[in-house]
Amino acid sequence: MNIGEASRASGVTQKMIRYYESIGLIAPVKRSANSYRVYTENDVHSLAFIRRARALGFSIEQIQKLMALWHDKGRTSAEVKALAQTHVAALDVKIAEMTAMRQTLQHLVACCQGNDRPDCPILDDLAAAPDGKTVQSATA
Amino acid sequence: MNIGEASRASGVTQKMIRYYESIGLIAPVKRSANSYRVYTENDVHSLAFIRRARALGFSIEQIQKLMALWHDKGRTSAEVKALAQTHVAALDVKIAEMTAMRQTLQHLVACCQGNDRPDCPILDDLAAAPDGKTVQSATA
DNA sequence: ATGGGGCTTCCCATGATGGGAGGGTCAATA
DNA sequence: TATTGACCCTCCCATCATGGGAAGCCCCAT
Repeated sequence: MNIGEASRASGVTQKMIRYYESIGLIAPVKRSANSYRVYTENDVHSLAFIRRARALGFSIEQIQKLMALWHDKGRTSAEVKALAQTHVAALDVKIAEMTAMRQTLQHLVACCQGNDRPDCPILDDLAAAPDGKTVQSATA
Repeated sequence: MNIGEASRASGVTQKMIRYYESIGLIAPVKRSANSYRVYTENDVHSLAFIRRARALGFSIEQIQKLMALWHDKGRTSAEVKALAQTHVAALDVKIAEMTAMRQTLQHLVACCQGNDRPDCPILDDLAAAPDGKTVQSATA
């Protein structure tokens, strides 16, 4: 099948398919006489694998490792699990960062009257003297 | 003061200070005879404002608006609050996305034996038949 | 005058993705 | 058969905020 059909079947855009090929995430597929890329069901399967891994937030680099493990019959599930756990930990860090931001900001929002007057604790905090602690706590 | 001192005083890297100037987030500062940038306490204050806003996850574009409001004596706190609330909502969306990823992945991790055998529910899920629902639920 | 540190500009890279131009190909239809 | 519309190709550029580094000027202290 051509790239359009492979895209529809896998849920990966044509742009992405070509990109994945260019960076070596997937091997270059065969070309027909007109130089069109030709995909097999197997290729579509791999693309869908990538799409699902991306949906879980894995980076391309991690997906490269996941696919290697996937194709490695001699793999151990411990290897896969370790990779996944690393990613869970990274997600935890990011979630914690964003949650801290959200909390700090939400607190400021709650303190803000939101009326026609210019007084605003949000701006006050952002413009705070160097010793202010509110925002720093969100970053630390 | 020169850019190095301004950087130390504001907590914004020299690279970033020049970048902020280049994109118009801050106005170009005066130059000394040797074409060195010269900063005032006021400039440092603005840079620290930007740093704090970035630490709360505001985009450059949003910070541009925040600074305009900051300098606008005729602003209403309602405007600032609205901007902040928009950002809180965006954070909520991202946190929810990542939390969903984390949960799906953590579930798979918990199902994985993590031993010397190759059987792995994590890979099984990623390679799932097109009707599989696990990952889709993390994206939806 | 020499060395080291600070400043300048300019270019490139990141990660994953989208947009678009410019051009070739194919299949169906008028 | 000629045209049209859908498909495909490659190549370049843009995003967003940031870092790295090169090449070169400037200043101060030794």
